[in-house]
Amino acid sequence: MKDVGELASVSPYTVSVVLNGAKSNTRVSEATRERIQAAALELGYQANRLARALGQQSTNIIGLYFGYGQLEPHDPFHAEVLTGLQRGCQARDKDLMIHYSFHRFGVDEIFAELAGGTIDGLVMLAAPNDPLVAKLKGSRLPVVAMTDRIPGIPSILADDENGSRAIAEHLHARGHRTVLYRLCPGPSDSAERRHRAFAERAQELGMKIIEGRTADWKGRLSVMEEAIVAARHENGATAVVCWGDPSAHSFLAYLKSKGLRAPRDFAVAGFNGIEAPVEVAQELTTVRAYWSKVAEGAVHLLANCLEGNEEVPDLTVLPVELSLGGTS
Amino acid sequence: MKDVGELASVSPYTVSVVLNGAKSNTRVSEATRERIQAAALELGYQANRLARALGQQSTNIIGLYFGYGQLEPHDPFHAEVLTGLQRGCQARDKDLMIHYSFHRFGVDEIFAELAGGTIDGLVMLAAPNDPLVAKLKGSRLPVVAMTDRIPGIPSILADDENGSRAIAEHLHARGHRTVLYRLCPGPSDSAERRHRAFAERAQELGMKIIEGRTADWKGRLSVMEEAIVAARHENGATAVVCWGDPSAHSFLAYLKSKGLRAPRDFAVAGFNGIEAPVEVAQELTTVRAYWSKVAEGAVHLLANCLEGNEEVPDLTVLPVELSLGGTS
DNA sequence: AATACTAGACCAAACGGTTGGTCAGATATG
DNA sequence: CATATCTGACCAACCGTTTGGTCTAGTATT
Repeated sequence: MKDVGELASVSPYTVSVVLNGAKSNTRVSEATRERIQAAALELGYQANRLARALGQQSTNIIGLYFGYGQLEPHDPFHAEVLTGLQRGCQARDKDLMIHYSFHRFGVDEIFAELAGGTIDGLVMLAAPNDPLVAKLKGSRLPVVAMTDRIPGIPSILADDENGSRAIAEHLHARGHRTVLYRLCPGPSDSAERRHRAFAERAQELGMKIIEGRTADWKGRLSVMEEAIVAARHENGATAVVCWGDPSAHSFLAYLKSKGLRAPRDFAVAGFNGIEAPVEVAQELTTVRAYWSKVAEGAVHLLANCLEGNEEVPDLTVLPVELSLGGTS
Repeated sequence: MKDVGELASVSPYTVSVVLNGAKSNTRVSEATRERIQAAALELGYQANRLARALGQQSTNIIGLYFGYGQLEPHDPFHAEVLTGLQRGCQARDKDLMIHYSFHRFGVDEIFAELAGGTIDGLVMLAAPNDPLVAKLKGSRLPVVAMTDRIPGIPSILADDENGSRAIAEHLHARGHRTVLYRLCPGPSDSAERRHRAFAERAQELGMKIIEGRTADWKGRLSVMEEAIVAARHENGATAVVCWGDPSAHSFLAYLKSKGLRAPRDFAVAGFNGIEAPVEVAQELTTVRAYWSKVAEGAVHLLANCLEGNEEVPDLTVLPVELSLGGTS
């Protein structure tokens, strides 16, 4: 920058003004401006983002913390979230940074990364009891949560409750009276809300629920679940509700392997509305939660926090939609 | 940091030495060290990574440029690459940064981001004619390429040629003499190498090739391809080779929709070895290219560049493996 | 006792920009 | 003509670290 200034015979300050651009309270003549731009071009000058960020105490970058250890990068949910974040960042003229250093570190190190000034704010996908939550609350870093509600942090969610109720009502209307509900294997605020709402509504409708828990996050069947399926003529289960689409797909695969079919032997419903891969034979009955919209909303929420000129609601809930596939 | 120094009554320099750690040529007494650490803890001090990076002219972060516009985040290839990069970074104690700002920008802006000092080096997935390549060559930023070979930049690839030859030989051994080769819709060094090697080997074996081009990057059938399939009894095609697994999966789906089956009506082969989703009915005959290994290798290559103590080969080729599924 | 080392700590100059306050000269106003 | 305003550019301080060179006092060597 100094060099550019010399070549154009102006001070580095003027260069800064020209190449930064937007400052309204400062003026530079057209001639000088052009001279500087020419010089910058000639020298192949590239502003140093680190220095700039240090100077203005802001990087214009939003970070993403992905606390769901069970989710791998090729999980479709992950991908939908990314897509939404991208759209949001584009709309608010922010950069998005995903810092895959986390695997190397413990909580303290992760926190150090996040609070180290590299990002202006954080979008958080994590369980409310994630150890990082407490540390972040004590810091000055603006944070918003999505998917799982985190008390004390502005959160944006899909309407899990309504989705679950819709499934319950749909199955009831189709005549199902006994349902296997497949719980997820670990803590998840979102999955719990789905479960609670389903159980409540199903009970109101006079349905009976048998609870099972999947063997893993991919939704494979546990021994207990296999037993329930095998004993379906005794226990009367005719429908299966899964905490998420992946587990529903796993269930469909299991049915197939046993020579069973949906909906003939079991009605199957999932939850997520993740776009299915093109090869999937059967379209799933599920609740579309539009995660990309949620993610996009999260960015807007965070941007509002950063600009500070708008009141940020503590809780935002986005609508979902029951989507009937061929499995129920 | 100044505050910490004051609280522990030492100079900021000493604080830096203590909290940075590794410097061997400097000594600090145990007592002082403890005093400083206590002070840092009390004040909840977090080092500013920006300032640190500015000071040591290195961020220890590796960037990823994903130039294949057609690939969405939930493409399994994308995911495999990420996994490999993570492993590599872990091994070399680097941080990985994926900067999703690119969509907002033109080439110049992307370049500014990359050359702006935020990253120490770049792993590049892009076609050789990507406009960014030229700019990066002119800069001081160390770059390695993967998947596609880029002249003038150290590249690490899967052995596309050998994979294609293996497919040709396999189909020939199974008695196929006329093959539909499905080309990808846009420029790709890797896909071209596959095609060239296949055509060469198939010709040597006396096979006939009919070429088609998929309608899009998801591998859907173009009108021309549909015509070829419809006329299979006239043109004699009994096997289909696809430039990648996604297109092969699409082809399988198309067959199914027409009431046809692999391998009864067509033998089908793909290329990639991307782990198939659990719901996929049929296991594909394909070439496993172990992209995560390639990505991991790319990081090692780049790290060697950065450390500068090792000669970095211009071209590295990793082995692939023919994997026979039920489709051929 | 004089000299040479060493451990422990420090100073000040980078690193590459941003920014509020300042200032000289030109133009407009009274 | 004196004064107020504006324009274009600049200076110097600052952002929060790192780092090479320096300095002091204590210890070891001769």
